[in-house]
Amino acid sequence: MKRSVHCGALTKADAGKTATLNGWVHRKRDHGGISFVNLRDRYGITQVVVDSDASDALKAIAAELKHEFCIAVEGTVRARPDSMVNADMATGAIELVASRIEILTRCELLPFQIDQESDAKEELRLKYRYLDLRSGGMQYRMKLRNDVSFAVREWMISQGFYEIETPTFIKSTPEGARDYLVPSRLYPGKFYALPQSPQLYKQILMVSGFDKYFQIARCYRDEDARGDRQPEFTQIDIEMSFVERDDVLAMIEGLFGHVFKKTLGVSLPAQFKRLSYDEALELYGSDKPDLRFDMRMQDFAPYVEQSSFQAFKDALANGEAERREAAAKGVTQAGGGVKALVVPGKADYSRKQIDELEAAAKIYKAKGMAWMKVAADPAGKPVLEGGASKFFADNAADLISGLGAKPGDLILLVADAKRRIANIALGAVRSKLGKDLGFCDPKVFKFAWIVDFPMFEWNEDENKWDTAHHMFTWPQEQYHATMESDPGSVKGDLYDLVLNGFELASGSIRIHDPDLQKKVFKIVGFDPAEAEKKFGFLTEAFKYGAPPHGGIAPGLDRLVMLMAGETSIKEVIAFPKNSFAVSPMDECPNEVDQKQLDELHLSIRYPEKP
RNA sequence: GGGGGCGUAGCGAAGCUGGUUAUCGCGCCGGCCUGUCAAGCCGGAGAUCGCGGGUUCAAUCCCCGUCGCUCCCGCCA
Repeated sequence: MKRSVHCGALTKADAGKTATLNGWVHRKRDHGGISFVNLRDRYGITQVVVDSDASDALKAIAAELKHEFCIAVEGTVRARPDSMVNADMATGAIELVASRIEILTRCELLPFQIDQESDAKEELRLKYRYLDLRSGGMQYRMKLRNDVSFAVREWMISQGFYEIETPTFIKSTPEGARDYLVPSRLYPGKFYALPQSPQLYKQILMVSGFDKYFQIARCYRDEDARGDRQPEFTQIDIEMSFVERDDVLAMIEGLFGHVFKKTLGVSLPAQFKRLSYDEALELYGSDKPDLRFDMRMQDFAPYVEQSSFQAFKDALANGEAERREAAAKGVTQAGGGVKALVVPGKADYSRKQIDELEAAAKIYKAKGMAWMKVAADPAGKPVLEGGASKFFADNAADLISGLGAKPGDLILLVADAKRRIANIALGAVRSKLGKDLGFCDPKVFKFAWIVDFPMFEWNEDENKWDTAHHMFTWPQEQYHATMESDPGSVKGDLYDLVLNGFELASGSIRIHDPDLQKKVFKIVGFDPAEAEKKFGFLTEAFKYGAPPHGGIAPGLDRLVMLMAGETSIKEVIAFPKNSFAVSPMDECPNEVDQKQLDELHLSIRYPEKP
């Protein structure tokens, strides 16, 4: 009994017609004389009725049905009387009166119930992923992901981009994340690497004249997983020639505008807010701030001098020493910092709640978090009380007005000899407050560009400069002359796209000048011979008329995750790995036969047990 | 490498300061029921309290170890 229609198709207009449905028993309600089966497939759910006047044979089959049996039903479409219409169901105006039911396959007792949102533990959901994927939630998210991918291709191709595939067996290149390696059978001791991204290939495609390239590309990084990170993930990889930064940003704004409109019906602003990296860190304490709420951090240093708070004074004084030391290395963005966050109307926070906020700061290396409450004296004048207020008695009025605080507000303070730590730690507090206070509506989408990232970062462990992004990033023009003498001050032509506190895309304008590339290699201590060996093909390609170019790579998993209102990309990946990079369903990774190892010229050295 | 949390029936949870028969909801099995749509009502089965050891008259509960999962820090150009 092959289906004539799917389970979401029938409407009142079909009343009187015969139809055959195939699907799974979603629910069953047996009333003795009459019974109902909700039959489900990918398209919807249709109510099947076995009427009281049905044959005994039909009733006997209906009685056998259990959850998730795969069945075929033939019957007549009947319009439901008004009182029996189910307005919550897409097909709620009709039902199929069964004349024949065939059990295609039976289903054993389920390990968990298949509902809209399964409440089973993730471990179990992943082990029985084929069942979990039947749930309404997973079905919706897989559809959304499909729709997003389609909308991406639709837009990119309409804008003149070519989708070009690049290899997944590539040469291992230095820096960045650990590579997943594939041993070579034909060349003992040699390996392919799986790409961390198609970076080098897309740049070479620019040299080849494909001036608008994109690819929905699988990427692999052998690093520990997180809610928003999997060992394998998907990027919308994009590269363009003869463009400047703003061309890339505008192109992405167009793409996302189309994707959100087409798939969610959500209109995005034509242009996204822009923040410099320094602003993002100073105002929001993060390079991926959640802008669904404002609550900016403020500089508290001006109020420290007149106060009697020695801990804060020390932080700034030690920070001064830190700054001088950093300046000797060329780093200008160093020194101590004291940052304040005014939380409107939260002077009623309990000690416990404040302690929890402090704990959030401490995760990011803050030594502690001070706090004060703003109250009003009998004359109605704002005053400070509680916590660290006694240290600021002398300049309380000044401080309150300077911070723009009002009676009833809570003031949170973090100080550190490293300004970056003060910023990031208080930023974590801001972020926690946003969640606690219900400012993080998953249906609100606040995009922002973070631009002007530092080009180089000082590597404390190896006592050398590293590139903050990657070695092919174009240093902004105005720094080219001073780049070698003062790497710390150089800004790269780098940009991140941030959405609701997640880094959604990262990109840059690339170096197309071999001489400039050599200078960057030199600054990060990348030996020319080594560079030649690892990237020779790229530098060689660039000798043949490389165009100026740049690109970006939005993460598809994170995008769909945020669009679906989820907080883990596992929810939008059909078969994800768990947090230990294992697939519980098929038990991958697994051991292989000795024969396979022999063919690959491999022997295993197991770690010694402690 | 480090930190927080979790592990009790098929699933999700409760179990106070250690005390006799380990509780609840869903699911499952049986029965009743002619309009439900998370159907309802009655009855029933189902637990090595992750595993190992210790303390104790007595351990799901306390201690040590171990395994698994989860979130986070580090890491992720």
